[in-house]
Amino acid sequence: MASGAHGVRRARAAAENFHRNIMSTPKRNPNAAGKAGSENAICDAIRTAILERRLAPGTKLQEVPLGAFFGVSRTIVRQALRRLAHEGIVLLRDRRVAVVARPSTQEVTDMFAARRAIEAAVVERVVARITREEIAALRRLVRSEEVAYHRGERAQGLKLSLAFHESLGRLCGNPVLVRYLSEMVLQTSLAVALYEQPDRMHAHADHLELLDAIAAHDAKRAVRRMVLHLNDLERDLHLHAPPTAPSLESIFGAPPAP
Amino acid sequence: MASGAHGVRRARAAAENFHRNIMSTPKRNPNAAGKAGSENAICDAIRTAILERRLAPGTKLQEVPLGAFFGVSRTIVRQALRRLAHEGIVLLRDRRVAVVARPSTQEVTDMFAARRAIEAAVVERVVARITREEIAALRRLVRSEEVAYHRGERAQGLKLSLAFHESLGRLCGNPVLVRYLSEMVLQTSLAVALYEQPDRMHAHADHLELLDAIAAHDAKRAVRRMVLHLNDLERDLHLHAPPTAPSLESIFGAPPAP
DNA sequence: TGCGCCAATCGTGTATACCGAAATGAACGG
DNA sequence: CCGTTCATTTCGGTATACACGATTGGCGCA
Repeated sequence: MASGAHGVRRARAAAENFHRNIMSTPKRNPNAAGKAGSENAICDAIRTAILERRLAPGTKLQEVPLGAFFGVSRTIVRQALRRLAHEGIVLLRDRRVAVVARPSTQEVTDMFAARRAIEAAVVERVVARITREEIAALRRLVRSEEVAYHRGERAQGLKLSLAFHESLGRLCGNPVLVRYLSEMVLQTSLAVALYEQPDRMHAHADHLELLDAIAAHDAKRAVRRMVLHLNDLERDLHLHAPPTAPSLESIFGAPPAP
Repeated sequence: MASGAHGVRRARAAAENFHRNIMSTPKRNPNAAGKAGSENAICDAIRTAILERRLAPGTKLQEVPLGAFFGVSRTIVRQALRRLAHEGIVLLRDRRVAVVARPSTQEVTDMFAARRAIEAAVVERVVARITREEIAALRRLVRSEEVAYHRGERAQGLKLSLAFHESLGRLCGNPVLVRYLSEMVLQTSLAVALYEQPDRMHAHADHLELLDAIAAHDAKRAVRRMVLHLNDLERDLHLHAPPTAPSLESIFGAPPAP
């Protein structure tokens, strides 16, 4: 009995831990959702936590603590983790704890190649069907992205940058492409989290040029801009050799003098 | 007790049913796999059953009978069904039995559009990296496809046709594109099952022309061939108005005179 | 006879129990 | 003092139990 109570207490503690990592910024009280759709809630929470860089690649995602935090059993958590694994942002090793995916340089390269293909198709369709109002909305989006970057709000800027790509996806009018694009954007942000250079924030400039090409209904140029933009993104990562190391000092900074 | 035994007997009967539908042609004795990887076994079985047209769109996929057949519990079946649902070939309605997906005409249209984008990218990369031996292998594949069609073995021809596209995917060397392409090929075959015209089998001709363009390392022409090929495939479906009806007479033929 | 209501049944959603593997920590030996 | 090994404990894999909604068949009423 004592051991059982102890187990519960530990689960609670781990739950608090997740509280800091996952559910801080969005709305509170996750278990208010109760039962229905709690799997979606977990998926969304983890996805946005990854997007907003609160969940780093390699972070362990244990079923019991997650379940304790969200007020559901392991069953639901397990389903959520499997879904995320299929989306490529969670790694499910056999008999071992699930972790946030840590894509290899090869996978990142392949990812970007696929993204170029998809986004080129998306842009092409967007150019053909976009309206003035939608162009204006996109321009506003890029503008606020620029503002965020100039204010030094890197996280917000990154978020808006991803929102730009997602918006383009939605404007192409093809749900299939949207789904694939969303998955790839998420995985790309994992790659950025793993391999990014310290300061690099000229995405909004690329976005503006791309948007100009779209506004001019110049499909060729828009596609070229998009491909170049993604090339830049990929080139600005340092895809060298952090293959397995969790980069311990990247977490705690330089080790203290002994 | 009697009711329990009865339930078991019914499950067995349903399992026999699935036996006919799913596991007839490939290797026998599915539960010989025992435990490990049985989820993959179920997924593969359902996937190939769909590819080979033994599982029609709309077919009910009940957890208990499937589990009884494969010798696992509902848990595993459930995981498999969820995976297949994510791949878009199984429809999971809330609180209701899962069924083989039955894509709407709109979904099929979007699907083909996405496939054109992906396969165009695939072909482009294949042209850049394919070797003579690989070209020869593809040629052999198309040849046997042609043979199958001329012999009237429609199922075999269709299978080889899909194998052709899958092979192209693998030759492009990008696992991400391969995964997406595989999913789309599967979904496309669902669309074909739903909307195909009685006799239409000139795919191998398209494939030969495409292969010629690839062998000539003419990327532009190869991509154009591929897009045209997919356009033909899509145009040859009758995407008219079988939106919800299970097309009762398409199963039993014309209704008998009363 | 036809239509709608009710009950028995079926099938899924979720939680939990049990098992075995993996990680952890301690004790032992070099 | 460090490395190895064994026991404990944790944690994921699977099966099962329980509950609720959906479906279906029968029954009664019009």
